[in-house]
Amino acid sequence: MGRLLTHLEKRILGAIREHHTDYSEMPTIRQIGKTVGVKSPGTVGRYINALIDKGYLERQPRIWRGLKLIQDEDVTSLPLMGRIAAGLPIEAITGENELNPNELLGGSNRYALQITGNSMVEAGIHDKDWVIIKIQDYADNGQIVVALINNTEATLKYLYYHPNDRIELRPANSSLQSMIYKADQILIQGILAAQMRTYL
Amino acid sequence: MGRLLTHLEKRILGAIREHHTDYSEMPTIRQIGKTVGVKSPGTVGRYINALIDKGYLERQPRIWRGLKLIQDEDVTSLPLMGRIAAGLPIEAITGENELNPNELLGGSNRYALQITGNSMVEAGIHDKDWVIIKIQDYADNGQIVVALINNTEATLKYLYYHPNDRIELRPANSSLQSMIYKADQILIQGILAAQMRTYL
DNA sequence: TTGAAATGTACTCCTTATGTACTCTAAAAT
DNA sequence: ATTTTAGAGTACATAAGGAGTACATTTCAA
Repeated sequence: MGRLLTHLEKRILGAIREHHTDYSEMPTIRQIGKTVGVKSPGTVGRYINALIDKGYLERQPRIWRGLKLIQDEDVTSLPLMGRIAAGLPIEAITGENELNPNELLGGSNRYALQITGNSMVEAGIHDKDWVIIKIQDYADNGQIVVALINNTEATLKYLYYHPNDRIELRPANSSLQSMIYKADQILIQGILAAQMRTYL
Repeated sequence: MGRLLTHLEKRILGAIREHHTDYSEMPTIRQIGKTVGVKSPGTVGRYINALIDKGYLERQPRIWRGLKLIQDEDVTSLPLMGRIAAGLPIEAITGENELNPNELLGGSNRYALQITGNSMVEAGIHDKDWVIIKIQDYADNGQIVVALINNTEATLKYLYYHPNDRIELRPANSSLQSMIYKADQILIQGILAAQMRTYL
């Protein structure tokens, strides 16, 4: 399982899954071809075979709509129930129905840090929270970045560019003050991609 | 691993990682060349070979988009770099060196909700944040719960027990007031297990 | 029950995209 | 002077994407 799929294989598998959830029955080969834009049933059949070989599908020979989805138990996704508000009922979310933390958090050029201190508390980033940092050496004005100061200190702050090659690192805590540096004192190590906190 | 990379090798590796996180598939050699500004596929291929030699990549011969980034075979876990604070260097974490979002967020009988409104903002739970709810019908004093009021309205609040079968649902927003209910008006649907927010 | 339409499946033939190995040039570093 | 890095360009085998046809079976309505 988990073998890699080509573009069309992914699209075909997606079309099958979508059809299955929408109509609670499997699509025919020609229906699949129509939704992915392939006119020849033979071509679709070839991709079905590839997906069967790779373990994503099973076939019930000769039965119409006889495909069976092998579901890789995706422990990594959570059912998405809806939105919740103060004093309002849960509103169902249409369209998506799953939240995949890995899509939001994961990626190969990312790493995690644990926050200590309260300098970003007014941005909702608290002591002991986790932050996911995307590695890159540039940032836009106003983004939250991991900045290395004078090659010695690393810190998580809002970044603002000022005239004359000045860079401001601004905390999100009204009891702390911004620091202004020369551009060559600051090295951007990454930008804030996500934040998370656990309670249990 | 860890051997020195040249400037272009770094850029190519970065481009591959970025493409992988953005599109959740590997780029083709010509796509890589386009993003780093190298016109010849052969040249890109030579750098790919160098990166493979130095242990940053693996190849599945002849397969399109068949490159593999090594060191993240477990896509679900993030490298854990350390702790970060205001004005202090990153402190290395000893012992653990990986953060697995699934262990923290996943698990059975959990689901996700998206927050609307600011009633819990002082607990660091902002509008549009995601929360992970663990399904259970009881809670301890002071926990944050999803409560169903009069079988009609669901809300996320601090829960406090009071004498005479009274239950307080307290927001984390000083401009809002607690509400007091009789115990039989409140049904606990779950407790807050985790919170997360994305920035990109 | 029966017959037409729909379907799965196996073929063949074709085009395009891609990985990869080459050669060649030139500037920079050692 | 030699090696390393950076780059262009070409060539070729093949993986991937696609069309079309044929035909035995399965469905399903008349």
